[in-house]
Amino acid sequence: MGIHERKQREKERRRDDIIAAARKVFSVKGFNSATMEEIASAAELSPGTLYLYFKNKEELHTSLSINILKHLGTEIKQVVHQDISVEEKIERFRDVFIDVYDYDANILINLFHLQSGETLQNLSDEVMEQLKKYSSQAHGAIIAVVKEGIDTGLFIDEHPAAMADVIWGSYAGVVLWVDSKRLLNDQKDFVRSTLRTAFKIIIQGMKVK
Amino acid sequence: MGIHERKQREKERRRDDIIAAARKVFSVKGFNSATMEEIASAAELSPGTLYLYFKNKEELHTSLSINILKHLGTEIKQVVHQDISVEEKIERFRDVFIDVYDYDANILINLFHLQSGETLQNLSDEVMEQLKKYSSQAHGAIIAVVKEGIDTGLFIDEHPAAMADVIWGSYAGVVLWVDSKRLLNDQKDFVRSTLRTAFKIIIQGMKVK
Amino acid sequence: MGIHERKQREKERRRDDIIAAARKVFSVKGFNSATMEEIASAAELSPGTLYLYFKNKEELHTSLSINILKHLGTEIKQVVHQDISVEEKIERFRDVFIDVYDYDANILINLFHLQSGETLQNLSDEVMEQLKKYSSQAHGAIIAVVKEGIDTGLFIDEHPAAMADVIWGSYAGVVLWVDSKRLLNDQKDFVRSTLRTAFKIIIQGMKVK
Amino acid sequence: MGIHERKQREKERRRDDIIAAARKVFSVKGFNSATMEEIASAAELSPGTLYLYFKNKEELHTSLSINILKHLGTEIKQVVHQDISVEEKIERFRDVFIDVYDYDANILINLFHLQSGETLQNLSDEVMEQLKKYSSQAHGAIIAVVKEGIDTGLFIDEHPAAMADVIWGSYAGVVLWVDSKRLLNDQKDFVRSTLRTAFKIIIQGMKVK
DNA sequence: TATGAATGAGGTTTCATTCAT
DNA sequence: TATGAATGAAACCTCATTCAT
Repeated sequence: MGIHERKQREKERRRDDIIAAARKVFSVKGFNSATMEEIASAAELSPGTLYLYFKNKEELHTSLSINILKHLGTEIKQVVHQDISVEEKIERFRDVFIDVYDYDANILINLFHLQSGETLQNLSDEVMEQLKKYSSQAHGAIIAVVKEGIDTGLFIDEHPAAMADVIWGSYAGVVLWVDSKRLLNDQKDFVRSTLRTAFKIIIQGMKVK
Repeated sequence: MGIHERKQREKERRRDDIIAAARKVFSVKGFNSATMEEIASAAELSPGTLYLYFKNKEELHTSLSINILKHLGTEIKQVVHQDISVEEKIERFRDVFIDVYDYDANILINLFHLQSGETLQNLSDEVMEQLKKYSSQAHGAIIAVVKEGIDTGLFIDEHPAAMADVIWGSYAGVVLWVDSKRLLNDQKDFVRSTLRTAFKIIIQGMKVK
Repeated sequence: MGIHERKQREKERRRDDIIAAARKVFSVKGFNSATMEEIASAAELSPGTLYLYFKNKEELHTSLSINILKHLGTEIKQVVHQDISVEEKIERFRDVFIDVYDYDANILINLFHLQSGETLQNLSDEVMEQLKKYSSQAHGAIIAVVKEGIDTGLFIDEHPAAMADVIWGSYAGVVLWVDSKRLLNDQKDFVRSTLRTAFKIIIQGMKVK
Repeated sequence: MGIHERKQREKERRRDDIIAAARKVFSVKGFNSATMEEIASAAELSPGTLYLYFKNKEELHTSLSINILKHLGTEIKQVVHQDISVEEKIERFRDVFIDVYDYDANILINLFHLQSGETLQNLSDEVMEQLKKYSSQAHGAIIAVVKEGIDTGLFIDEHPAAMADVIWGSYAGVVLWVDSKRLLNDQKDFVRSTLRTAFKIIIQGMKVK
């Protein structure tokens, strides 16, 4: 490993440290209430240093989502070629969403929030590209599994992309909805069981009778 | 109509004007980027006047969501006792979500965003109560229809509240997910058709085979 | 009494009501934290009405001080021609200060505060004149008694105005100082006894040995 | 001197610069009319910088008073153990008040104003503690001298704390009173001579005949 | 590369005052 | 004379970002 490469590694590691610190702070405070100083402090760095790794607060925040999206994509893609039934694959998708939710309960809302109005037009093209790339990778993997289901005669012959949207949207929406109710009603731990119910309903609903 | 009553009306109307103006601005800019001055300007009022009707920016913003939630609750409750099949009722729910989406594409994310982390603990108790009230009204109406489905032997015998969560979460999630993709891909108008797919799948999935 | 005169009376009474309400509010909140709306509310009037009786907040506030100063002047002047010893007269002055303090613990600081920097150059000439008039009336009465003391050989032959300043300043200063300590130390009721000590010392100190 | 220490120094110096600038502005405008922007401008800093050194306007203002109180306390304590007569010590106290008055004519009213109603309950505990500490130090020193006078048979056997209050209150009150008249009558420079008269009277009044 | 003090634009909010009724 | 809704100027304060070290 050359010295240049080592430096590159070092830099990536530092970047990840910052992202990890930012995730903690954003999670507790939300995007606007979190300050760069808090994040710097959590990363044991000074505010100025953050700007050596991220163009601005927005891009730091977006990096979180991209990181998660990347992770989500990776996990989802892994499922596609596993030697299990289509039904089980969709069950895995559900578990991936639960894992992500367990990892950070607020990350899904960030994913939605990301490009909705408030969030930026100021994202650099590079970041925007990544966003699209990972997003479509994850989506593509789900579509592939749905197609497999249709091809094997298990699923009804709807537009596969739409069905994938239903899976993704339902999973994410159920997580968010149950989670938001948790905060209102002080109930907990319904997310998992409700997602399981969602899975049952959706898998059943997609099947050819 | 007495003078007092007329003034009361007048005041309510003004409040609604502000809410309407705020909705436009928040929709375009998002909560944090929208300024009270912009909202005042959109309502053709001065900034100070907003504070005669709303305690602060936060409460103005929350009022939007409550308004929608109230509307959503009203529409959803109306469905319950209509003389149509359970299946059609759930179809109506889907349409209500589409209507809300058409009315304001960003409002659903506000509903989620509302009590998630960043959004406030500073909401006055009164506002908080309203939030809970309308939220549980809407949810309750969906549960009632699900129960009807179970009782008539149409639906599988799962926990009705969980099934209602799946409906609400899926509908909202699909809307948000497809909408967020719309912004990324500049595609449009898939929301409706995807929601229809979602309906088919979910209604089918809930049915006893 | 003519109708004009009656109206005049009525107006004065209303003015006094406002002053009374203002005194309560200013006392608790201080000049800047007190709002015209609070004062109006305390006077069971609307904000706009206050401006029919007072040019602005400043002048309303100043009117309080003038009222007190007028009262103080009246009380002090009454002492001058009473058929009691000089010593007793100065004792009466002390009691007048205590009465004023009992009536409103914050009024003395207002009297000092009145024309010090922050308080206005915007006072109307009329108000300014009154201020001077009542102030010098009160001061003049004290001077007269001091002079009487000097003339009768009781007091040392210092500049009478200076001695009167010492009396006034000491009385007021002791009240303020002890009162401000009361707030820091949560002690109470030392004002009276300390003022008595002050009296003893001052009267003794002014006497010819 | 290490680099850390140098930075510490630098920081203190900056703080003092701000306090000095604030004193000028507060002196002319009073607490409420003075704006943070003016103060920043006077200190040749930007508004935001002030908040790096002081939590808010209130605490900046209080720091002035504490600074003076500290100075007052130091000066007064120095007097206690000097090898001069009790009478001269009390004369020194008078001079200290005159010095403070010369340094900033408005500072004494701030000292009174400080904890009276309007001024804050929002002071941080630390600041509050300092206030109490320096205040009681100064007061304690005066008490010590009064006790010395009583013990040596020079002064009458009154409660020493009360006599100290009379000294402090009278000195401060005379300064304030004469100063406030100065503004009304455009006379000047009577403060000193009147305080001298006050001293004569008080010292004479405290003496055993 | 890292720092962190300083910046300063800009936002929310308050409130004395006005004026149409 | 009385009202009170509306005004809008102005203040405090925050915090993303910069830049000299």
